[in-house]
Amino acid sequence: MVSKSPPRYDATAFPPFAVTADVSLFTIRDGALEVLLIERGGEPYRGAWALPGGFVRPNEDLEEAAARELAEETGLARGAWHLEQLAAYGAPDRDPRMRVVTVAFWAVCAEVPTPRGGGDAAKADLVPIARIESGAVRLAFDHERIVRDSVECIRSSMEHTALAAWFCSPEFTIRELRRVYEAVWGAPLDPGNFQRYVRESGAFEQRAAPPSRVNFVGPVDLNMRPERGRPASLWAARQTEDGFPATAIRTLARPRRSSRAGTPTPAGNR
Amino acid sequence: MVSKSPPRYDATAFPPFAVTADVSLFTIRDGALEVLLIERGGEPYRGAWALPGGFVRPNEDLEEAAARELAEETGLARGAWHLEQLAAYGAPDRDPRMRVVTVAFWAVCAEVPTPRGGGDAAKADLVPIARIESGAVRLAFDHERIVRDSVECIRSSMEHTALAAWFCSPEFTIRELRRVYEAVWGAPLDPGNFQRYVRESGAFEQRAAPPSRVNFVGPVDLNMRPERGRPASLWAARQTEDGFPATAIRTLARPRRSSRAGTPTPAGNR
DNA sequence: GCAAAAGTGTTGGGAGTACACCCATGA
DNA sequence: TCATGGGTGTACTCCCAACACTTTTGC
Repeated sequence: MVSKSPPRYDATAFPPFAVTADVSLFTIRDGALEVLLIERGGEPYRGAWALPGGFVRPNEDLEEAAARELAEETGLARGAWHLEQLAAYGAPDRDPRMRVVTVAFWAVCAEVPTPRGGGDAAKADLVPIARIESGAVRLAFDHERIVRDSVECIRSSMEHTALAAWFCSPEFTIRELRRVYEAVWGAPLDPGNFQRYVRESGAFEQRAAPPSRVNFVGPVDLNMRPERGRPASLWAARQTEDGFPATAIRTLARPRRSSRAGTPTPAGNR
Repeated sequence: MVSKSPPRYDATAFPPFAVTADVSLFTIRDGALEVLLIERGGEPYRGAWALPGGFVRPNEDLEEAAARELAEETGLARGAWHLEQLAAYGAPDRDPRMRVVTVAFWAVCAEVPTPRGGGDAAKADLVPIARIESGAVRLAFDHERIVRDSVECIRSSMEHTALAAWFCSPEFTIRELRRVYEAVWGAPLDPGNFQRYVRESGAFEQRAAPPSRVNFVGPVDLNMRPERGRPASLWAARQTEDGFPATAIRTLARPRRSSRAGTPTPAGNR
């Protein structure tokens, strides 16, 4: 259709922007939802916590840039996480140095290596969401807004997809999966009903039947073995054509206030 | 905390990007969901259809830029539409001229003036979504992808919010509102049940009771008056602190295949 | 009266919730 | 045998799809 090489923009005809890709990487430790943050070494906001991220390179797609930053910061291999775009943030004054448009991503990972002091001398750490939401930890730029938006996006996604499986090892018990929902939603779920949800949703498949001890040989599996009580069977997210998680056939509604052990439902029975 | 003026980036230290804000503006005409497109006058993709949009200005927020482009293109006043960000698109080769990151927005408007040949000689038109989804109309760049993503986002949003009201005049009949859902979801809804949904959802409020003919005096109201049959009462989206639409108290589930007049539900009763 | 659209009543089934109960295991 | 967690059964409630039916208008 076009026979000649396309015309190029006059570089003076448009205002140049810096574009960065920043990532909120979430994981669960000790039943709490945590996000990976970096302590800033330079101005502005020196000493404050910020999201990992950096400039998008000239020949890099946005998601590639986010994945690269994630790999650099955590040392994890590509594919160890689930990464999705959240939104673009581009208020004119959000970075006092210059005009920066940040494309924000959120990611979920089962196990993040304890952040090291690191090559670039920047301190990194996993920070519980509760400490950010309570205001105990202040973030640089508009990163608090970005983290809040990311958390809300994850909470919502877990209602419709099997995203929760990305917080777990490739194989997990139903108990583990339930702990993920409870940590992210901040509300306890009924173990019996949750059992049925996993079995009937169609988004997960059983890997090993209950009375098999052969699965518990690796060091990784120790935490999914209960100290006491009946051993659980192992499950995995059902594969789709492009990898898991699959969309849940049946969705799990987020409890409005607290579904159990607290106040009963307004129109409770019995 | 910071006493001195912040350091500035060395302009050679980051790759400069062009950032644009493009908008998919949707409306409903003759029961069909349509999107506003511009015919490109220059290379590349000369003569192809593209989304309205343009460069973000140095002191402009992303959403401001999108609103400005929308106002310039349609001639409508700010506030005549509902505008939300969709996502950022930034594949390295999406524009052959240079590296462009596009922040895509979608907008919904009750009535778009018939696009004129226009000041910049660019032809604009409202194109039915069906003609894009069927491949009858080809779009420039990755704009087909953007439009598809926007449509899916709108379909989904209408399940949880009162967004549908933005497709209607400030006051509308329940029939009108139902036509919106039917057009966007492509499936008929039961009029009786939909009636209840609007009345009980809490997202809408009644403005005029049924047997009042005084409301039908303006020329605008002719289309909400049925030619035959009992006249309907007028409704409006309930105001929130920052304007409507409010989040629907009760959500309206999107029909899986077709809820009525076609195949009955697999587990249908009676 | 008749057709058409607004609006209400009714009903059966499905889904979710609360909770009782049985099963399997380690100490 | 006891405590603990895995997993199943069950009853009750609420929501909703389907559709019958009444009301109000124009012709």
